[in-house]
Amino acid sequence: MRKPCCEKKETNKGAWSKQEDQKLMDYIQKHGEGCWRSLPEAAGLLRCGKSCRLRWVNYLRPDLKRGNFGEDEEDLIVKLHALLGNRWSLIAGRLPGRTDNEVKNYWNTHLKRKLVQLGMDPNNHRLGQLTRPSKSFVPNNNHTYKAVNSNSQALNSTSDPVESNTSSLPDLNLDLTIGLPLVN
DNA sequence: AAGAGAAGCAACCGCTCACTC
DNA sequence: CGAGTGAGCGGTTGCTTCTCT
Repeated sequence: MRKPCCEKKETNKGAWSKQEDQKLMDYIQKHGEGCWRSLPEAAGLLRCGKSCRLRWVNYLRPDLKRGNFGEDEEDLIVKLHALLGNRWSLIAGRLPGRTDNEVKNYWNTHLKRKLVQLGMDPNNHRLGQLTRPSKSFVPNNNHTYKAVNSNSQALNSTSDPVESNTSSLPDLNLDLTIGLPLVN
């Protein structure tokens, strides 16, 4: 059986208070990110590590760009979604200052509707073709991908969605290779 | 002005993956 | 090699704010 992510200690849930935010920021500024499980106790927070990580990544990080998405960002999200499917973290990785949660929310609330209004299927980015929700790719080992219940296109011919899909989007020339972390 | 419904967004949940022992 | 554990991701929920009647 799987353990719950946090022991059944009394932990706060719901919206974060200013004080909690401050504690989390102070702690991370002093000690850096990492070891989210032990962070709450060390920082004096009654939250689970998962919740702390989410709050930091999606809201408190100093390099976050808040506010409306620009047209260029919208365009990029649409194109990247056509390539990658719902791989929000990968998409967000191409948008400096944006988080996967933010991109996902923006997609679901704005862009999806926009595409529908244009007569496109937001799942496969094709005109007038409605399909079931896509789960085009699942991560395999080491940032490679395998196609699953593909709606379609011969994705299993290659394990790289970018390789396989850029040909259908010739105007898009993005370097989507994912570098391995530097090893000291 | 107030109530209802819609939209937006922050946060939670559960699953998977990667790493360690 | 398999079990255990921590971290990350994507889907979903639910609260808040906005808009319409």
